[in-house]
Amino acid sequence: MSAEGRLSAEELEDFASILKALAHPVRLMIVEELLRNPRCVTAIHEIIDVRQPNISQHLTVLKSAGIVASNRDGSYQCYYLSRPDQIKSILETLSFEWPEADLEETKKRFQTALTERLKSRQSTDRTHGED
Amino acid sequence: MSAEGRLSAEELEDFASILKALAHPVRLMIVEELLRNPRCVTAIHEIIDVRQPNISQHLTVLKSAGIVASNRDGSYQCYYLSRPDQIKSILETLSFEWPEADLEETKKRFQTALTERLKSRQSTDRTHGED
DNA sequence: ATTCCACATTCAGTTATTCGAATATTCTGA
DNA sequence: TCAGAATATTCGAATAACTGAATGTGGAAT
Repeated sequence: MSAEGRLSAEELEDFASILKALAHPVRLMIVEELLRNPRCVTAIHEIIDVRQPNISQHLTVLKSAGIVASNRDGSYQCYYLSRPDQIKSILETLSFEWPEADLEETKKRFQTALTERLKSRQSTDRTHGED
Repeated sequence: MSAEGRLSAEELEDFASILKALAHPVRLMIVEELLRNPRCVTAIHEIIDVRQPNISQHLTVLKSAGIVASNRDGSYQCYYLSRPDQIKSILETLSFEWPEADLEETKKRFQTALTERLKSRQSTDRTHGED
């Protein structure tokens, strides 16, 4: 849970499909909106300025990745996030820095670490060869 | 930073491209590996069992999304995560549940919330109309 | 210089995404 | 039952992503 053992093939596929479903500006907008409130398609449509069938298509993508779910509410189809906390966490994480900030520092830190490892245990735990 | 104002168009594009870059099983494996240690291409290649040019291609994708960076170390090209903490956080978040667990509960919770909102302020903050 | 090793790039074929347009489907209220 | 609103589906064209094969580049060591 912090040491992180290798992910299984299934997990990799799973994670990838979740990430892929999120990886679209319009779908991110939808998700962001659903984070505030469950919404029906028309409401989303009005907020987002993309044609309704397209919204539906994006919702389908999100739904089959398990990111959203929906239930009928009268003649409306109400969409909501299946796991709002996780989505929120991902968006918050993304919101941090990213833009080439102190990349230089990170670089130096790794460079140093690498050099030291190479010096101390040349062929034991090479960053280069097989482990 | 917790209330989350609307994301700008740029942010949406940015986030989407980061997510898209992560959204591939092989790239996730690479990232997972880099989370442990900086690695050169050959080392990754040996761990991951995908042809070397393909590894390079995936690394290029990750690099242009700003997820990894690299620096030369002798004749090796050493790759490392630009923002390991963020990547780690995303992977950990994904590791939680996802599999159709208590989706029913979430559904009911939202259903209730929705119904109440509809009852109390019919056209003020409709889930359906424009806000 | 030449050779070897690490890595990157290019090309081409295949498959997947994306989106508009048109068309269905489903529910509601008269 | 019919009209109309809400939502979904299907189709086709454009674009993008993915991968293997072949090849290119550049540093290191002899």
